[in-house]
Amino acid sequence: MEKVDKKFISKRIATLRNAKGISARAMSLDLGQSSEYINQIENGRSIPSIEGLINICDYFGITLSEFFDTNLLYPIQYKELIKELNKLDSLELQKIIDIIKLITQRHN
Amino acid sequence: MEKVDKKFISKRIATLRNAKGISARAMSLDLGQSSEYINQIENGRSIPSIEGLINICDYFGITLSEFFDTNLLYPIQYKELIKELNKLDSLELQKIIDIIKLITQRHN
DNA sequence: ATATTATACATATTTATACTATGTATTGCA
DNA sequence: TGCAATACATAGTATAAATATGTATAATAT
Repeated sequence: MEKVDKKFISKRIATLRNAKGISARAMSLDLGQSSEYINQIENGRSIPSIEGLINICDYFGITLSEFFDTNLLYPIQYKELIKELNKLDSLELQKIIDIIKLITQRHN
Repeated sequence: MEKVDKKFISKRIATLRNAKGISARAMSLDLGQSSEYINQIENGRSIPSIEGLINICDYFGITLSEFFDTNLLYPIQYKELIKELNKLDSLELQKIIDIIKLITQRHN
């Protein structure tokens, strides 16, 4: 997993903006910020605050998790399953994992 | 899309710390910060900087993407689980999902 | 050739807040 | 009783988030 640093953040935002096909000036107007600050961020001379990054992610229609997700963490089809698993406490979850391990043993 | 706000960040960190079974004081010493500041963050009176949050995520052994992923409340266990699930064929996977749904029914 | 548009960077300033320090209060526990 | 842990209030400092301005350059377009 790639380490998230200043460079990652700046490149990610520049990529998102270019993909949207919008100028830094237009983006800055939409966000109510100076275009120079957008420039500073995209060139790694400033790091936005978390609240600032939330606004930026909202602007691009992605979550913070997606912003920082370099790889695909888990297959999309497991999302509903994970939603169910969130209802379990950690002890129950561990039992589920143990059950599945019993099933998958023969697959090795 | 769930909104990530100050409250999410504070609760997430408190949950991670409690899961690790460590005091705010001990955590603050490990991170080289004041315990009062940890308290402020966990009670929503302060928001860490992105660099500060990177340190916190490193401390708990998770990525920023995992930190903000509302579907992954127990990232470590889920990673293990998904690794096992990938060994199953679709029929077996469906049976597992049915079992989990039976268990989670009473949680509603 | 020259406006215009977009990016880039330097420098300087303002403003906000991340983070610390200290004191007090409460709870649970040995 | 005393300690360990959390919680909050207040006040302060130091850092950096964010702005402002000016200059430079390259790419279009006029």
